[in-house]
Amino acid sequence: MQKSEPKKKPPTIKEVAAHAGVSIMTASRAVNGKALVSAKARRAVDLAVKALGYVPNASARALAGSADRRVALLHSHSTTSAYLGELLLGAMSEAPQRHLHLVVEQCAPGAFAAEIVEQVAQAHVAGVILPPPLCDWAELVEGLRARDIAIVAIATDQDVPDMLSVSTDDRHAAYDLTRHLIELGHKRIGFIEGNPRHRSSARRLQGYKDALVHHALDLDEALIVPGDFSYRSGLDAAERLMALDERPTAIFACNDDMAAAAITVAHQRKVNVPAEISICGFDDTPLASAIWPALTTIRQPIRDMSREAIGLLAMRFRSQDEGADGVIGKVKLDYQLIRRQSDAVPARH
Amino acid sequence: MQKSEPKKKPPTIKEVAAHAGVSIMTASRAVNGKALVSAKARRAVDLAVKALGYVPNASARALAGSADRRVALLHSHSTTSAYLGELLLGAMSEAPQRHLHLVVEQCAPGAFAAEIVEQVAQAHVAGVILPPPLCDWAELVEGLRARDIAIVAIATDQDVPDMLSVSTDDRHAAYDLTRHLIELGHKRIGFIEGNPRHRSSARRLQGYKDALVHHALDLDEALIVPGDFSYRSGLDAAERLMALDERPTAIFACNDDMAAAAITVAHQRKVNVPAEISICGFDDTPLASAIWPALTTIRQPIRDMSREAIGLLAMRFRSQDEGADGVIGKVKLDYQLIRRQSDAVPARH
DNA sequence: TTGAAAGCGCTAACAC
DNA sequence: GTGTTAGCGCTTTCAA
Repeated sequence: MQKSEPKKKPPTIKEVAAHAGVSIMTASRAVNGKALVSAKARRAVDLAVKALGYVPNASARALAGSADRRVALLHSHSTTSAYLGELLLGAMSEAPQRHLHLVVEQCAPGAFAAEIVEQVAQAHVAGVILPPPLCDWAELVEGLRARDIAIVAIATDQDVPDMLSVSTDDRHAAYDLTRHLIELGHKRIGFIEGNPRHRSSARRLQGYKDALVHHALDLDEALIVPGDFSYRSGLDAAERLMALDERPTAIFACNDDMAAAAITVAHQRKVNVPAEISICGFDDTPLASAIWPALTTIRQPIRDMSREAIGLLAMRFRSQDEGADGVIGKVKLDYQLIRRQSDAVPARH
Repeated sequence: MQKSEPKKKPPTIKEVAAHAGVSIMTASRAVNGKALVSAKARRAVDLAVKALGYVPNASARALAGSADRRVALLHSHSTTSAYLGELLLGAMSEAPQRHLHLVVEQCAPGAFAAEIVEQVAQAHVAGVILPPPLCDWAELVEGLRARDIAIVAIATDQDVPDMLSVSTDDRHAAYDLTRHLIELGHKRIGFIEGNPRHRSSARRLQGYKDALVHHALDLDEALIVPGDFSYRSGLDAAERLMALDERPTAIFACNDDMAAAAITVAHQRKVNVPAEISICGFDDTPLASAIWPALTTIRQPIRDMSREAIGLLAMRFRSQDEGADGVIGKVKLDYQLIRRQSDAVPARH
């Protein structure tokens, strides 16, 4: 309403303290939820904070307590923006609360691991979040470790000493999805593999195989065809599957893009999805719900994963500060089977 | 290599000054590229910076020169993560250089404009970046303005006083794409509209119409069908278009999702794309290159747009600080016509 | 052209 | 429990 005031600086802790009638230190302690503050003082400060709309100045806080550090979300050119966006959102929401400053670094395409390590080190980063496939790049991980930079890997099953990780159980998710199809009545289920460079690919295949075996179904190698996560590769893979003498009644593609490709192939061959063939994906990317029929798929809580990653880094730093070295942490988050319209009971023949 | 040292604090400007044999101030000035530093001193400092691997401490810098402010990237639930991811990447890369601190705020779904304004104000944000459709929400924009919060709208043509904006020329891009089809030989071009709440939708339609008129082609209203940017709506719209007595030889969908839907419909009807019908999209989302045939579409430089947005905010703040009020800025970025496999010369009949 | 001094807002140490 | 004293690393005065 009143536009006269040229600047209204945000309130400082000093003003909060004055407003609450306590010393600056008490205000600081109260704001940070530390112990050793009387209930009365705490209440007064809380009130003052509300009244003034006080928000701590992150820079000052960072500068004063040496507790703050920079952490980087490192990504390669191959990380899709949707995936990256989710990671960013999660990390950005968590970082300030953990007193961490988040920066984003992109690996130059074709760069050597050593160069990337150098770049990260130059940026005075204390920890990095490594989404796939970076987290499976041994030289990079090793280089970072040598520099004493904390690492948290997203969605890997690698067990590197000191490396933190956040993941979902890919194998188990694939197992569940396969079991879902088996319970629907499918007996011949095609599998389209992902890029062999991503270890998740192998884990998903393992889950698929386990489910088949546990349900006493044949494990026909002809039903397992290669792919590389791209739509294009899915097209070829689906063609191979559909051309089989005994066509599968369901296809489990290692990601949504390839599942979408399989649906396209089915359309072209006038095979109705899901009435004549069920097709499932993995990842629940926007594509999964964009196409028709919408894909039954597995959702991974990407945003939560990066949130957790920040949490792990914060914990690691805290334990380092306290001298307790080498606390390891691996957290597994729950996935979700999202059932949409691309799967059904197999047609009788 | 040597893991013995528990902590190696980054060098400070003090050390740089000492190394260069100058005072702290001279070092500071040199590092910041200010005038009034002798060439000799500057060289010495540069050397010291290189030698020590000095990187300015952002927190200290922000704290000292009160020049830093918080800016928020506001997004609604309807912003897709891919779009948001691109926006974030651009903004995050530019913000530190402009001495701005970026935060992300999500509008609670169904919240009133006043509530959102309140939320933003509480966060002591000096400026906001408003992607569509938020930038076209009059009450929100008005509320923010009343609070004296700088606004930069992404991809809008609204001309609100004081509001900064970064956009591409939607109308012109649509014109170009339509012209492209016309030059290929198409005379009956269907158009699938976008969500009427997004003003870009109307701008694209205008470009389509203009191109038709300028090339002396009939403007058949039956060829313009409604949609809302969703794949689902694209399915319906494409059905209507394909069911027309005189079927169009090309379809221009207002975004990629709907274009993908049109391709699916064409497949179902056994109409070959692009041999029998050309289908173009808009936005160049990942979907555009994920499907087959890959879409000919328009790419907007989203990452650059948010980078520019940050730049505009920084400029606005600077001019405010200098007392020069009301500097307006609207930047237009270039779009790109991405030609892939979904368009071709029309079949003769 | 350069430098010394004085903080920016906050929190670790210590006292009380 | 609370308050006091020092800084964190940097940039803004202002004086030399």
